[in-house]
Amino acid sequence: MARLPVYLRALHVLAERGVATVSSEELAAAAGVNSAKLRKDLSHLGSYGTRGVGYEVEYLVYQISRELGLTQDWAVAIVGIGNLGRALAGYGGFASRGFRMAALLDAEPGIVGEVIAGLTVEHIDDLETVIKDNGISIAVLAVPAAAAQPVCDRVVTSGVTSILNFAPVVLSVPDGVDVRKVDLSIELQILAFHEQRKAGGPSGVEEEYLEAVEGQ
Amino acid sequence: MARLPVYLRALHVLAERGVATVSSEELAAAAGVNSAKLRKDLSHLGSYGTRGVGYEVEYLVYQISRELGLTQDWAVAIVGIGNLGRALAGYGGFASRGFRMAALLDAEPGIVGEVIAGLTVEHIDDLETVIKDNGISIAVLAVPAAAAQPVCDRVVTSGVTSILNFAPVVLSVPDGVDVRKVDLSIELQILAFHEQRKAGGPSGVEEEYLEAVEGQ
DNA sequence: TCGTGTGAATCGGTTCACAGCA
DNA sequence: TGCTGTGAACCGATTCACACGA
Repeated sequence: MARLPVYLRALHVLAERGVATVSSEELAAAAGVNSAKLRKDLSHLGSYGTRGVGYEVEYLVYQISRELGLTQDWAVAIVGIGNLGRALAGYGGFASRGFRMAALLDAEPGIVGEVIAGLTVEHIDDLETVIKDNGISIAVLAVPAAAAQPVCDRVVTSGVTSILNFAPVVLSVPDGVDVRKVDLSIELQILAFHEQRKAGGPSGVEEEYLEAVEGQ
Repeated sequence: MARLPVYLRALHVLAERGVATVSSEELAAAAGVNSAKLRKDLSHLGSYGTRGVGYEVEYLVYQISRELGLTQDWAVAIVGIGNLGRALAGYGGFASRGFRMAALLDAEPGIVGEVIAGLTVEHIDDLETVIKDNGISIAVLAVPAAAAQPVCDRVVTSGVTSILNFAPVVLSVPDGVDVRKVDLSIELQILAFHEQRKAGGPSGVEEEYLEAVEGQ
Protein backbone atom coordinates (compact mmCIF):
# COMPACT_ATOMS: atom_id res chain seq x y z
CA MET A 1 0.00 0.00 0.00
CA ALA A 2 0.90 3.65 -0.11
CA ARG A 3 3.10 3.63 2.97
CA LEU A 4 5.44 0.84 1.98
CA PRO A 5 7.76 3.19 0.07
CA VAL A 6 8.15 5.26 3.24
CA TYR A 7 9.08 2.22 5.28
CA LEU A 8 11.47 1.16 2.57
CA ARG A 9 13.24 4.49 2.67
CA ALA A 10 13.59 4.32 6.45
CA LEU A 11 14.92 0.77 6.19
CA HIS A 12 17.53 1.81 3.65
CA VAL A 13 18.75 4.48 6.04
CA LEU A 14 18.97 1.92 8.85
CA ALA A 15 20.76 -0.54 6.59
CA GLU A 16 23.35 2.08 5.68
CA ARG A 17 23.97 2.66 9.36
CA GLY A 18 24.61 -1.05 9.76
CA VAL A 19 21.50 -1.74 11.84
CA ALA A 20 20.59 -5.41 11.51
CA THR A 21 17.27 -5.50 13.36
CA VAL A 22 14.43 -3.09 14.15
CA SER A 23 11.35 -3.26 16.30
CA SER A 24 8.05 -2.04 14.93
CA GLU A 25 8.29 0.79 17.44
CA GLU A 26 11.64 2.04 16.11
CA LEU A 27 10.77 1.67 12.46
CA ALA A 28 7.42 3.36 12.98
CA ALA A 29 9.12 6.34 14.58
CA ALA A 30 11.58 6.61 11.69
CA ALA A 31 8.73 6.49 9.19
CA GLY A 32 6.51 8.88 11.09
CA VAL A 33 3.59 6.50 11.76
CA ASN A 34 2.39 4.60 14.79
CA SER A 35 3.63 1.12 15.50
CA ALA A 36 0.28 -0.68 15.36
CA LYS A 37 -0.31 0.65 11.88
CA LEU A 38 3.14 -0.40 10.78
CA ARG A 39 2.73 -3.92 12.11
CA LYS A 40 -0.63 -4.27 10.41
CA ASP A 41 0.80 -3.03 7.12
CA LEU A 42 3.71 -5.44 7.28
CA SER A 43 1.52 -8.33 8.29
CA HIS A 44 -0.23 -8.03 4.92
CA LEU A 45 3.03 -9.04 3.24
CA GLY A 46 3.41 -12.12 5.37
CA SER A 47 4.96 -12.95 8.71
CA TYR A 48 8.43 -11.53 8.35
CA GLY A 49 9.11 -10.44 11.94
CA THR A 50 10.31 -12.38 14.92
CA ARG A 51 8.31 -12.10 18.13
CA GLY A 52 10.32 -10.71 20.97
CA VAL A 53 12.97 -9.46 18.54
CA GLY A 54 11.70 -7.39 15.63
CA TYR A 55 12.35 -7.38 11.91
CA GLU A 56 15.57 -8.18 10.14
CA VAL A 57 16.37 -5.05 8.13
CA GLU A 58 17.86 -6.62 4.99
CA TYR A 59 15.19 -9.25 4.71
CA LEU A 60 12.39 -6.72 5.13
CA VAL A 61 13.96 -4.46 2.50
CA TYR A 62 13.88 -7.34 0.08
CA GLN A 63 10.31 -8.34 0.88
CA ILE A 64 8.97 -4.81 0.55
CA SER A 65 10.91 -4.24 -2.65
CA ARG A 66 9.47 -7.38 -4.11
CA GLU A 67 5.96 -6.47 -3.02
CA LEU A 68 6.28 -3.06 -4.65
CA GLY A 69 7.69 -4.54 -7.82
CA LEU A 70 11.05 -2.82 -7.41
CA THR A 71 12.99 -5.99 -7.99
CA GLN A 72 12.14 -5.65 -11.62
CA ASP A 73 13.15 -2.90 -13.98
CA TRP A 74 10.59 -0.30 -15.04
CA ALA A 75 11.20 1.83 -18.10
CA VAL A 76 9.90 5.36 -17.59
CA ALA A 77 9.39 8.19 -20.07
CA ILE A 78 9.22 11.84 -19.11
CA VAL A 79 7.15 14.01 -21.42
CA GLY A 80 7.74 17.74 -21.13
CA ILE A 81 11.32 18.80 -20.45
CA GLY A 82 10.86 22.16 -18.77
CA ASN A 83 12.35 22.84 -15.36
CA LEU A 84 10.16 20.25 -13.75
CA GLY A 85 10.95 17.61 -16.35
CA ARG A 86 14.64 18.31 -15.87
CA ALA A 87 14.34 18.05 -12.11
CA LEU A 88 12.70 14.65 -12.54
CA ALA A 89 15.21 13.46 -15.12
CA GLY A 90 18.08 14.37 -12.85
CA TYR A 91 16.63 12.94 -9.67
CA GLY A 92 18.98 10.19 -8.53
CA GLY A 93 16.42 8.46 -6.34
CA PHE A 94 14.79 6.78 -9.31
CA ALA A 95 17.57 4.75 -10.83
CA SER A 96 18.44 3.18 -7.50
CA ARG A 97 14.88 1.91 -6.99
CA GLY A 98 14.20 -0.13 -10.07
CA PHE A 99 13.25 2.78 -12.31
CA ARG A 100 15.11 3.46 -15.49
CA MET A 101 14.63 6.74 -17.30
CA ALA A 102 14.31 5.40 -20.79
CA ALA A 103 13.16 8.44 -22.77
CA LEU A 104 12.74 12.19 -22.57
CA LEU A 105 10.29 13.88 -24.94
CA ASP A 106 9.45 17.47 -25.72
CA ALA A 107 7.72 19.48 -28.44
CA GLU A 108 10.11 22.42 -28.39
CA PRO A 109 12.71 22.30 -31.21
CA GLY A 110 15.19 24.16 -29.01
CA ILE A 111 15.05 21.40 -26.44
CA VAL A 112 14.93 18.35 -28.71
CA GLY A 113 18.45 17.02 -29.13
CA GLU A 114 19.65 18.34 -25.81
CA VAL A 115 21.36 15.74 -23.62
CA ILE A 116 20.12 15.51 -20.05
CA ALA A 117 21.33 12.97 -17.54
CA GLY A 118 22.82 10.99 -20.41
CA LEU A 119 19.65 10.92 -22.47
CA THR A 120 18.95 12.78 -25.67
CA VAL A 121 15.61 14.58 -25.71
CA GLU A 122 13.44 13.23 -28.51
CA HIS A 123 10.65 14.94 -30.39
CA ILE A 124 7.15 14.29 -29.21
CA ASP A 125 6.13 13.42 -32.77
CA ASP A 126 8.03 10.18 -32.23
CA LEU A 127 6.22 9.42 -28.98
CA GLU A 128 4.47 6.28 -30.15
CA THR A 129 7.62 4.71 -31.57
CA VAL A 130 9.77 5.64 -28.60
CA ILE A 131 7.32 4.16 -26.10
CA LYS A 132 6.87 0.93 -27.99
CA ASP A 133 10.55 0.44 -28.81
CA ASN A 134 11.61 0.95 -25.20
CA GLY A 135 8.85 -1.10 -23.61
CA ILE A 136 7.76 1.87 -21.53
CA SER A 137 4.78 1.27 -19.27
CA ILE A 138 5.08 4.31 -17.00
CA ALA A 139 4.91 7.89 -18.27
CA VAL A 140 5.49 11.09 -16.34
CA LEU A 141 3.63 14.10 -17.72
CA ALA A 142 5.30 17.43 -16.99
CA VAL A 143 3.61 19.29 -19.83
CA PRO A 144 1.43 22.43 -19.80
CA ALA A 145 -2.19 21.94 -18.74
CA ALA A 146 -3.56 22.35 -22.25
CA ALA A 147 -1.31 19.60 -23.61
CA ALA A 148 -1.93 17.10 -20.86
CA GLN A 149 -5.05 15.31 -22.11
CA PRO A 150 -3.88 14.95 -25.74
CA VAL A 151 -0.47 13.69 -24.63
CA CYS A 152 -2.18 11.37 -22.15
CA ASP A 153 -4.34 9.91 -24.91
CA ARG A 154 -1.29 9.29 -27.05
CA VAL A 155 0.78 7.56 -24.37
CA VAL A 156 -2.19 5.38 -23.43
CA THR A 157 -2.72 4.41 -27.05
CA SER A 158 0.95 3.50 -27.23
CA GLY A 159 0.61 1.06 -24.37
CA VAL A 160 1.38 3.04 -21.22
CA THR A 161 -0.76 1.89 -18.29
CA SER A 162 0.54 4.08 -15.44
CA ILE A 163 0.75 7.85 -15.51
CA LEU A 164 2.19 10.34 -13.06
CA ASN A 165 0.56 13.64 -13.91
CA PHE A 166 1.96 17.01 -12.86
CA ALA A 167 -0.38 19.08 -15.01
CA PRO A 168 -3.24 20.73 -13.14
CA VAL A 169 -6.03 18.91 -14.94
CA VAL A 170 -8.16 15.85 -14.24
CA LEU A 171 -7.15 13.33 -16.89
CA SER A 172 -9.64 10.90 -18.26
CA VAL A 173 -8.28 7.47 -19.09
CA PRO A 174 -9.71 4.06 -19.97
CA ASP A 175 -10.19 1.41 -17.28
CA GLY A 176 -6.98 -0.38 -16.48
CA VAL A 177 -4.85 2.75 -16.64
CA ASP A 178 -3.68 4.22 -13.33
CA VAL A 179 -3.17 7.92 -12.90
CA ARG A 180 -1.55 9.59 -9.94
CA LYS A 181 -1.63 13.33 -9.73
CA VAL A 182 0.80 15.72 -8.10
CA ASP A 183 -0.48 19.27 -8.01
CA LEU A 184 1.93 21.76 -6.52
CA SER A 185 -0.63 24.51 -6.32
CA ILE A 186 -3.10 22.33 -4.44
CA GLU A 187 -0.49 21.45 -1.86
CA LEU A 188 0.10 25.13 -1.19
CA GLN A 189 -3.62 25.80 -0.96
CA ILE A 190 -4.00 23.13 1.68
CA LEU A 191 -1.19 24.71 3.66
CA ALA A 192 -2.87 28.09 3.34
CA PHE A 193 -6.06 26.58 4.70
CA HIS A 194 -4.27 25.34 7.81
CA GLU A 195 -2.33 28.54 8.11
CA GLN A 196 -5.56 30.50 8.09
CA ARG A 197 -7.09 28.30 10.75
CA LYS A 198 -4.12 28.99 13.02
CA ALA A 199 -4.74 32.69 12.42
CA GLY A 200 -8.38 32.40 13.48
CA GLY A 201 -10.52 31.10 10.62
CA PRO A 202 -12.04 32.81 7.57
CA SER A 203 -12.49 36.51 8.13
CA GLY A 204 -15.88 37.55 9.45
CA VAL A 205 -17.48 34.13 9.75
CA GLU A 206 -18.42 31.87 12.62
CA GLU A 207 -15.94 29.12 13.14
CA GLU A 208 -18.15 26.35 14.43
CA TYR A 209 -18.37 24.34 11.27
CA LEU A 210 -14.64 24.40 10.82
CA GLU A 211 -14.29 21.84 13.56
CA ALA A 212 -15.98 19.33 11.31
CA VAL A 213 -13.33 19.56 8.62
CA GLU A 214 -9.98 18.20 7.54
CA GLY A 215 -7.42 15.55 8.28
CA GLN A 216 -3.98 15.56 6.62
CA MET B 1 -10.74 19.98 3.30
CA ALA B 2 -8.27 18.57 0.84
CA ARG B 3 -10.63 18.46 -2.13
CA LEU B 4 -11.72 22.07 -2.11
CA PRO B 5 -8.77 23.18 -4.27
CA VAL B 6 -9.83 20.66 -6.90
CA TYR B 7 -13.38 21.99 -6.94
CA LEU B 8 -12.03 25.50 -7.11
CA ARG B 9 -9.96 24.69 -10.15
CA ALA B 10 -12.94 23.13 -11.92
CA LEU B 11 -15.07 26.15 -11.05
CA HIS B 12 -12.48 28.51 -12.51
CA VAL B 13 -12.58 26.58 -15.75
CA LEU B 14 -16.37 26.80 -15.82
CA ALA B 15 -16.29 30.52 -15.03
CA GLU B 16 -13.93 31.14 -17.93
CA ARG B 17 -16.35 29.36 -20.21
CA GLY B 18 -19.06 31.69 -19.00
CA VAL B 19 -21.06 29.03 -17.17
CA ALA B 20 -23.20 30.69 -14.51
CA THR B 21 -24.63 27.70 -12.70
CA VAL B 22 -23.61 24.06 -12.09
CA SER B 23 -25.30 21.07 -10.55
CA SER B 24 -23.43 18.90 -8.09
CA GLU B 25 -23.50 16.19 -10.74
CA GLU B 26 -21.71 18.31 -13.33
CA LEU B 27 -19.17 19.80 -10.96
CA ALA B 28 -18.44 16.41 -9.46
CA ALA B 29 -17.73 15.00 -12.91
CA ALA B 30 -15.39 17.89 -13.71
CA ALA B 31 -13.54 17.38 -10.44
CA GLY B 32 -13.39 13.61 -10.70
CA VAL B 33 -15.40 12.74 -7.59
CA ASN B 34 -18.95 11.53 -7.01
CA SER B 35 -21.76 13.96 -6.50
CA ALA B 36 -22.81 12.90 -3.01
CA LYS B 37 -19.30 13.50 -1.76
CA LEU B 38 -19.19 16.89 -3.42
CA ARG B 39 -22.49 17.96 -1.91
CA LYS B 40 -21.40 16.82 1.53
CA ASP B 41 -18.12 18.70 1.20
CA LEU B 42 -19.84 21.88 0.11
CA SER B 43 -22.48 21.63 2.79
CA HIS B 44 -19.69 22.01 5.37
CA LEU B 45 -19.12 25.52 4.08
CA GLY B 46 -22.75 26.49 4.45
CA SER B 47 -25.81 26.26 2.31
CA TYR B 48 -24.67 27.87 -0.90
CA GLY B 49 -26.68 25.88 -3.43
CA THR B 50 -30.23 26.27 -4.64
CA ARG B 51 -32.47 23.20 -4.62
CA GLY B 52 -33.74 22.33 -8.02
CA VAL B 53 -31.09 24.54 -9.65
CA GLY B 54 -27.52 23.99 -8.48
CA TYR B 55 -24.69 26.27 -7.44
CA GLU B 56 -23.91 29.71 -8.76
CA VAL B 57 -20.35 29.45 -10.06
CA GLU B 58 -19.00 32.88 -9.11
CA TYR B 59 -20.48 32.79 -5.66
CA LEU B 60 -19.13 29.34 -4.97
CA VAL B 61 -15.67 30.37 -6.19
CA TYR B 62 -15.72 33.18 -3.69
CA GLN B 63 -16.93 31.04 -0.81
CA ILE B 64 -14.37 28.32 -1.40
CA SER B 65 -11.59 30.85 -1.84
CA ARG B 66 -12.50 32.45 1.44
CA GLU B 67 -12.68 29.11 3.19
CA LEU B 68 -9.24 28.18 1.92
CA GLY B 69 -7.81 31.53 2.90
CA LEU B 70 -7.03 32.50 -0.68
CA THR B 71 -8.67 35.88 -0.34
CA GLN B 72 -5.67 36.95 1.62
CA ASP B 73 -2.11 37.21 0.43
CA TRP B 74 0.42 34.60 1.52
CA ALA B 75 4.13 35.32 1.24
CA VAL B 76 6.05 32.19 0.25
CA ALA B 77 9.77 31.49 0.24
CA ILE B 78 11.42 28.80 -1.85
CA VAL B 79 14.60 27.37 -0.42
CA GLY B 80 16.81 25.49 -2.85
CA ILE B 81 16.91 26.82 -6.38
CA GLY B 82 17.80 23.77 -8.41
CA ASN B 83 15.65 22.63 -11.30
CA LEU B 84 12.76 21.89 -8.98
CA GLY B 85 13.00 25.22 -7.20
CA ARG B 86 13.05 26.97 -10.56
CA ALA B 87 10.03 25.07 -11.74
CA LEU B 88 8.17 26.15 -8.62
CA ALA B 89 9.34 29.75 -8.87
CA GLY B 90 8.15 29.95 -12.44
CA TYR B 91 4.83 28.23 -11.91
CA GLY B 92 2.15 30.77 -12.77
CA GLY B 93 -0.60 28.99 -10.88
CA PHE B 94 0.58 30.39 -7.57
CA ALA B 95 0.37 34.12 -8.06
CA SER B 96 -3.21 33.89 -9.28
CA ARG B 97 -4.35 32.06 -6.15
CA GLY B 98 -3.30 34.35 -3.34
CA PHE B 99 0.28 33.18 -3.17
CA ARG B 100 3.14 35.58 -3.64
CA MET B 101 6.64 34.31 -4.19
CA ALA B 102 8.45 36.61 -1.82
CA ALA B 103 11.94 35.13 -1.66
CA LEU B 104 14.23 32.60 -3.29
CA LEU B 105 17.16 31.26 -1.30
CA ASP B 106 20.10 29.04 -2.14
CA ALA B 107 23.48 28.11 -0.72
CA GLU B 108 25.33 27.95 -4.03
CA PRO B 109 27.38 31.11 -4.79
CA GLY B 110 26.88 30.55 -8.50
CA ILE B 111 23.10 30.76 -8.07
CA VAL B 112 22.86 33.57 -5.53
CA GLY B 113 22.26 36.82 -7.36
CA GLU B 114 20.57 35.17 -10.30
CA VAL B 115 17.20 36.69 -11.20
CA ILE B 116 14.35 34.21 -11.61
CA ALA B 117 10.76 35.22 -12.30
CA GLY B 118 11.64 38.75 -11.26
CA LEU B 119 13.21 37.76 -7.95
CA THR B 120 16.88 37.84 -7.05
CA VAL B 121 18.12 34.67 -5.38
CA GLU B 122 19.42 35.45 -1.90
CA HIS B 123 22.00 33.60 0.13
CA ILE B 124 20.75 31.11 2.64
CA ASP B 125 22.91 32.74 5.30
CA ASP B 126 20.36 35.56 5.27
CA LEU B 127 17.43 33.20 5.68
CA GLU B 128 16.29 34.45 9.08
CA THR B 129 16.32 38.09 8.02
CA VAL B 130 14.62 37.47 4.70
CA ILE B 131 11.80 35.49 6.29
CA LYS B 132 11.15 38.00 9.03
CA ASP B 133 11.40 41.07 6.80
CA ASN B 134 8.96 39.66 4.27
CA GLY B 135 6.47 38.26 6.75
CA ILE B 136 6.83 34.79 5.25
CA SER B 137 4.75 32.08 6.89
CA ILE B 138 4.98 29.39 4.22
CA ALA B 139 8.27 27.85 3.08
CA VAL B 140 8.87 25.43 0.23
CA LEU B 141 11.90 23.20 0.71
CA ALA B 142 13.48 22.00 -2.52
CA VAL B 143 16.87 21.25 -1.00
CA PRO B 144 18.92 18.03 -0.93
CA ALA B 145 17.83 15.44 1.65
CA ALA B 146 20.79 16.07 3.92
CA ALA B 147 20.04 19.79 4.14
CA ALA B 148 16.31 19.46 4.74
CA GLN B 149 16.17 19.08 8.53
CA PRO B 150 18.68 21.86 9.30
CA VAL B 151 16.95 24.23 6.87
CA CYS B 152 13.60 23.23 8.32
CA ASP B 153 14.79 24.05 11.83
CA ARG B 154 15.97 27.44 10.70
CA VAL B 155 12.78 28.43 8.89
CA VAL B 156 10.69 27.30 11.85
CA THR B 157 12.83 29.32 14.24
CA SER B 158 12.33 32.31 11.96
CA GLY B 159 8.56 32.06 12.28
CA VAL B 160 7.44 29.83 9.40
CA THR B 161 4.49 27.64 10.41
CA SER B 162 3.73 25.81 7.15
CA ILE B 163 6.21 23.81 5.13
CA LEU B 164 5.94 22.08 1.78
CA ASN B 165 8.74 19.55 1.72
CA PHE B 166 10.12 18.00 -1.46
CA ALA B 167 13.12 16.39 0.17
CA PRO B 168 12.81 12.64 0.74
CA VAL B 169 13.03 12.79 4.54
CA VAL B 170 10.55 12.81 7.40
CA LEU B 171 10.93 16.24 8.96
CA SER B 172 10.44 16.71 12.67
CA VAL B 173 8.84 19.98 13.66
CA PRO B 174 7.32 21.45 16.82
CA ASP B 175 3.56 21.32 17.41
CA GLY B 176 1.72 24.02 15.53
CA VAL B 177 3.86 23.68 12.42
CA ASP B 178 2.27 21.92 9.44
CA VAL B 179 4.32 19.91 7.01
CA ARG B 180 3.12 18.52 3.72
CA LYS B 181 5.39 16.21 1.81
CA VAL B 182 5.66 15.60 -1.89
CA ASP B 183 7.91 12.71 -2.75
CA LEU B 184 8.36 12.08 -6.43
CA SER B 185 10.05 8.76 -5.95
CA ILE B 186 7.24 7.45 -3.74
CA GLU B 187 4.65 8.36 -6.36
CA LEU B 188 6.52 6.30 -8.93
CA GLN B 189 6.86 3.39 -6.53
CA ILE B 190 3.12 3.35 -5.99
CA LEU B 191 2.59 3.28 -9.73
CA ALA B 192 5.05 0.42 -10.02
CA PHE B 193 3.08 -1.48 -7.42
CA HIS B 194 -0.12 -1.17 -9.42
CA GLU B 195 1.70 -1.90 -12.63
CA GLN B 196 3.04 -5.09 -11.16
CA ARG B 197 -0.38 -6.17 -10.01
CA LYS B 198 -1.71 -5.80 -13.52
CA ALA B 199 1.15 -7.99 -14.67
CA GLY B 200 0.25 -10.72 -12.22
CA GLY B 201 1.58 -9.91 -8.76
CA PRO B 202 5.04 -10.35 -7.19
CA SER B 203 6.98 -13.08 -8.90
CA GLY B 204 6.70 -16.50 -7.34
CA VAL B 205 4.25 -15.70 -4.57
CA GLU B 206 0.61 -16.48 -3.94
CA GLU B 207 -1.61 -13.55 -4.69
CA GLU B 208 -4.35 -14.06 -2.14
CA TYR B 209 -3.25 -11.45 0.36
CA LEU B 210 -2.92 -8.85 -2.34
CA GLU B 211 -6.66 -8.53 -2.44
CA ALA B 212 -6.57 -6.99 1.01
CA VAL B 213 -4.38 -4.10 -0.03
CA GLU B 214 -4.50 -0.61 -1.45
CA GLY B 215 -6.79 2.21 -2.43
CA GLN B 216 -5.49 5.31 -4.26
C1' DT C 1 -40.22 18.86 -10.90
C1' DC C 2 -35.43 18.83 -9.96
C1' DG C 3 -31.40 18.96 -7.33
C1' DT C 4 -29.67 20.26 -2.75
C1' DG C 5 -28.84 19.01 1.95
C1' DT C 6 -28.63 15.40 5.19
C1' DG C 7 -29.92 11.45 8.32
C1' DA C 8 -28.83 6.61 8.21
C1' DA C 9 -26.25 2.68 6.56
C1' DT C 10 -21.96 1.24 5.12
C1' DC C 11 -17.29 0.73 4.32
C1' DG C 12 -12.43 0.87 5.18
C1' DG C 13 -8.83 2.15 7.73
C1' DT C 14 -6.82 3.07 12.44
C1' DT C 15 -6.07 2.02 17.11
C1' DC C 16 -6.45 -0.87 21.11
C1' DA C 17 -5.11 -4.56 23.69
C1' DC C 18 -3.66 -9.01 24.25
C1' DA C 19 -2.81 -13.97 22.88
C1' DG C 20 0.98 -16.48 21.24
C1' DC C 21 5.59 -17.39 20.06
C1' DA C 22 10.79 -16.89 20.07
C1' DT D 1 10.28 -11.59 29.02
C1' DG D 2 9.51 -8.77 24.87
C1' DC D 3 7.60 -7.88 20.63
C1' DT D 4 4.94 -9.54 16.75
C1' DG D 5 0.57 -10.59 14.69
C1' DT D 6 -4.26 -9.95 14.92
C1' DG D 7 -9.24 -10.06 16.57
C1' DA D 8 -12.24 -6.58 18.15
C1' DA D 9 -13.60 -1.87 19.06
C1' DC D 10 -13.49 2.42 17.20
C1' DC D 11 -13.69 6.28 14.24
C1' DG D 12 -14.01 8.98 10.22
C1' DA D 13 -15.18 9.17 5.61
C1' DT D 14 -18.07 7.62 1.76
C1' DT D 15 -22.30 6.37 -0.17
C1' DC D 16 -27.19 5.72 -0.24
C1' DA D 17 -31.63 7.39 -0.55
C1' DC D 18 -35.02 10.59 0.28
C1' DA D 19 -37.28 14.62 2.60
C1' DC D 20 -37.44 19.35 1.68
C1' DG D 21 -37.48 23.68 -0.66
C1' DA D 22 -36.98 26.68 -4.77
